[in-house]
Amino acid sequence: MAAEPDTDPGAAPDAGTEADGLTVPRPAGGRTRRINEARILDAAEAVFAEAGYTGASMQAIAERAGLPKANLHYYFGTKRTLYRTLLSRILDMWVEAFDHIGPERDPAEALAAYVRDKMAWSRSRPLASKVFANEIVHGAHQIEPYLSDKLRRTVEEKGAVIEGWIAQGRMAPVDPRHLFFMLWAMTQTYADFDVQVRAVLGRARLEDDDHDRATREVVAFALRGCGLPVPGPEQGS
Amino acid sequence: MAAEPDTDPGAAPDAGTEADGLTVPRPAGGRTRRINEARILDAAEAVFAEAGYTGASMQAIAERAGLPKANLHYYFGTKRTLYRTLLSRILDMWVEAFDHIGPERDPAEALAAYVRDKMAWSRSRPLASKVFANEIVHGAHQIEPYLSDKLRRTVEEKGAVIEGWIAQGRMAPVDPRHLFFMLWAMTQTYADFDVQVRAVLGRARLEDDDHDRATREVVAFALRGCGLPVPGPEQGS
DNA sequence: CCAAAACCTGACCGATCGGTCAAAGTCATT
DNA sequence: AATGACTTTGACCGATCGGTCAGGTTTTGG
Repeated sequence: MAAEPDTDPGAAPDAGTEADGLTVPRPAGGRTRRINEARILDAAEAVFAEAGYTGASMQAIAERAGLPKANLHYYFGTKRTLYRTLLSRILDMWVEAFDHIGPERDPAEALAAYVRDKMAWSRSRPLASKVFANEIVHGAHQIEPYLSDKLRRTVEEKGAVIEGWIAQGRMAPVDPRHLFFMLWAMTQTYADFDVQVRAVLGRARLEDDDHDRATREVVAFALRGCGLPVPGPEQGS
Repeated sequence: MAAEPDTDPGAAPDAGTEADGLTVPRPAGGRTRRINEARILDAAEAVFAEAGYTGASMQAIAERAGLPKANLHYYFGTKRTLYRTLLSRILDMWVEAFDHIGPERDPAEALAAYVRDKMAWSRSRPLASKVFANEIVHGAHQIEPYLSDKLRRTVEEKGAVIEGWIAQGRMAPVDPRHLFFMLWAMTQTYADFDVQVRAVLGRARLEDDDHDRATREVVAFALRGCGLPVPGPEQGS
């Protein structure tokens, strides 16, 4: 159940960078292929989020995608390849939010934008967040190289920006790496642990109002936690 | 895969409260039973944490416990019952930390003690935390009644204490429920997402020093987030 | 010391899993 | 209309899953 040669049948060894250990070589593919792969990946995201890797069956994914099971194997070869392709798609979204952190920006504005972005992502793509969470909780066997290489470097780079702000006395001295751990945890919990959130709040579903409220609470808490001023709800500059 | 009659063979319907929908009726049992059940539960905690509910096989749990598979079924009947018993044991630990929150205490001291307690739990029982996380991420089907009843009430009760502190002007106005969501997320991430933490920090293992550092960061961040003073590292009253 | 209760376990069962494959169907290009 | 690449799919396979059970061994209480 761990490391395997990964012969990768079905999918032809054609294009695709193998830079990190994640991205899977993919044949060029025509129009039909692109459409069906997208349908399968969407279905896989839902089923993997609900049941985890081993709990998700190719049969269940196929039914959700409205295709016969053998069709999934035609496009992705193995369950593992399908899963890794999905993870790759999710990771691309995951790192986008980092763009808000730059040395030229105001710390409060940048961090607030980062938190709002991550909260919006938890709201719009909770299934993707759950797949990601599940992968890491169970050891991140598929994305560990990515975490140790790309993510580590990105956090170092963005962490240097934050340390710059601290050196300039513009925010409280917080270890940037632990700051990111906490921001990730606080924002993603509204996607990954949504059942718990809804149970405690007594809501069958979270409406937009509930989520806006949650976002305001997290932004305010995080800014104060960084020793930054919290902008009032309705008073300008 | 959802609701079933749950005939519960093997285990005799004897004692055990059915107050919430979780605790499983258990026969009185002798000395041997208590010892073996504990061994099985420990093994189950590790295997469920590593592989999730469906990914964990009774065979794997049995091997880890050093017992034949049929023995597990003798004591717990079904995989589901074993899992629910384990969850019940974990939930008991999960709520203990709430004891720190009381109206007679100082807000900063109480919240710091709460965070330290949860961080210590993440350190000492990461496997239990992962089982809990996995259960909630995948819909909390086994413990939803607990979340909506006992946990909801506890959060309301402890939230009232915090609202009291706010009304007295002793801390910033934070929605207590969201405060708990954030505290749970920040502290549990060091157990549930430990792979990510270690990858970003570049540590193969987290030593006590690393965890102490993390605890200080989280405590300071949380106190500031609540508008509370952060005690200096080594200067008394 | 002895019966009854508790405990133990190898062998087995039906169901479901991921994956394979050959044969048929579809499509654009010439 | 013919060709070749791409796509579709039902049927099938070995492995593993959770769970059962008969019959043995060990422990316990009087």
